[in-house]
Amino acid sequence: MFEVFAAYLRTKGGLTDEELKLIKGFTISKKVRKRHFLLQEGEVSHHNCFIAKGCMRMYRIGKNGTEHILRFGIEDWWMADYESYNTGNPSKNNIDALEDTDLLMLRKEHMDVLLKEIPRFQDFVKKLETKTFDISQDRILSNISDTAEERYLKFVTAYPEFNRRIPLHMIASFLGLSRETLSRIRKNA
Amino acid sequence: MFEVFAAYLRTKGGLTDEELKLIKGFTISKKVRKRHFLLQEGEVSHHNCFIAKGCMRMYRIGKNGTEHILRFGIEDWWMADYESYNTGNPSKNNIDALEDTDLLMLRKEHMDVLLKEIPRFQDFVKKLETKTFDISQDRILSNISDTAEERYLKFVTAYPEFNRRIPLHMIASFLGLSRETLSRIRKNA
DNA sequence: CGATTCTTTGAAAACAGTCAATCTGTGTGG
DNA sequence: CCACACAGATTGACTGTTTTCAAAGAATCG
Repeated sequence: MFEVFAAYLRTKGGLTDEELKLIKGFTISKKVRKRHFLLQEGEVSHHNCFIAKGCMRMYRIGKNGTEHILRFGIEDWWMADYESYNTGNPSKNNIDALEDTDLLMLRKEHMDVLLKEIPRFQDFVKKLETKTFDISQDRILSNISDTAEERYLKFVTAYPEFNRRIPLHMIASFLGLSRETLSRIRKNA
Repeated sequence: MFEVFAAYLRTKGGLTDEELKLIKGFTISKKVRKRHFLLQEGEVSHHNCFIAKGCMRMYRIGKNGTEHILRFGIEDWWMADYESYNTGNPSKNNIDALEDTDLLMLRKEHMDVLLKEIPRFQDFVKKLETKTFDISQDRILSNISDTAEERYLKFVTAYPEFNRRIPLHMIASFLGLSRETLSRIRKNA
């Protein structure tokens, strides 16, 4: 299973075989079956998880019990609760699998070592972080400035794969809409 | 003016006098008067700017000409368009001063040198970045899960100073509401 | 003081949420 | 293989919230 991760790091990050060998030494493989949890509220998010195959979501439970989805992840995406991961605080979120999922995980302590040892890896991760931040800024802008329909259309354009694989009611939750509203938007679009 | 910046870095970042001397060598002072721009759409955000005194906002112009405010900054906050700053792409946003503002700025190239040379500074900045990211995650969650009134109340609780110093119609823009709606929310709260 | 910016108010229209019922497809166990 | 349960999607009627438009009232600044 490591080979999927290696291919990704080679192609997207330009890492060498020596560097990959070093990373491999710390990498943990894990399978999470559909509807099973990778992380539950109250636990600490110790690992940064690369998704080799499958689909996950991170969500928070509101006071009336509603699920609010903060992010999705599919192949080639990373998944963790970065707030908990970086601070060591217990997570307020849950992460579970929407499909049977294969992960390659690195403990934060090991990740930190690798980042220090492999400048190329550090640069690559830094770029990912920057991009993740930009995306969240765009999402905020969309939330405060776009109509529900515009928000949905941007979502479909940016993430056609999510739209295909993820149930409507979860996309609605991600966009901050009721499923009924999203269902009607889809009909008129 | 550097002394305000130095005090901040000493207190919040634990930097030593030698380290401060190094930073001082790269620091540029700048004053931006009320209603004047620090950055305009199309320019590259080359500097990371520490606000020693005053108040600024970053906003984007929508297609119908509406201003959508992405962030505010006051004393002890940093201001830049980090998308442009990190990538070198022209900014899609504007930054202007809501009050006469004193800044201490570091060019990205110099900032990168300082981060490499001063591990304590790097750790400190890393923590700030983590926190900034967490805050934007919270804002997204609030946008997709809270009512307009809850969003406003969280804003007031988290940033009482903003609420005091910033005009209502700009807070409305930040929250994604019309000024009329926010005015009515304030009356009933 | 006059001009500009900011805030409030009312009324109508647009929008999204809720509730309840129904429909669809999928998969499981008898 | 069928019956049934279950997760997901849709629809209609109704309610509530937010926007829009228009006007006017404060506050601030030169």
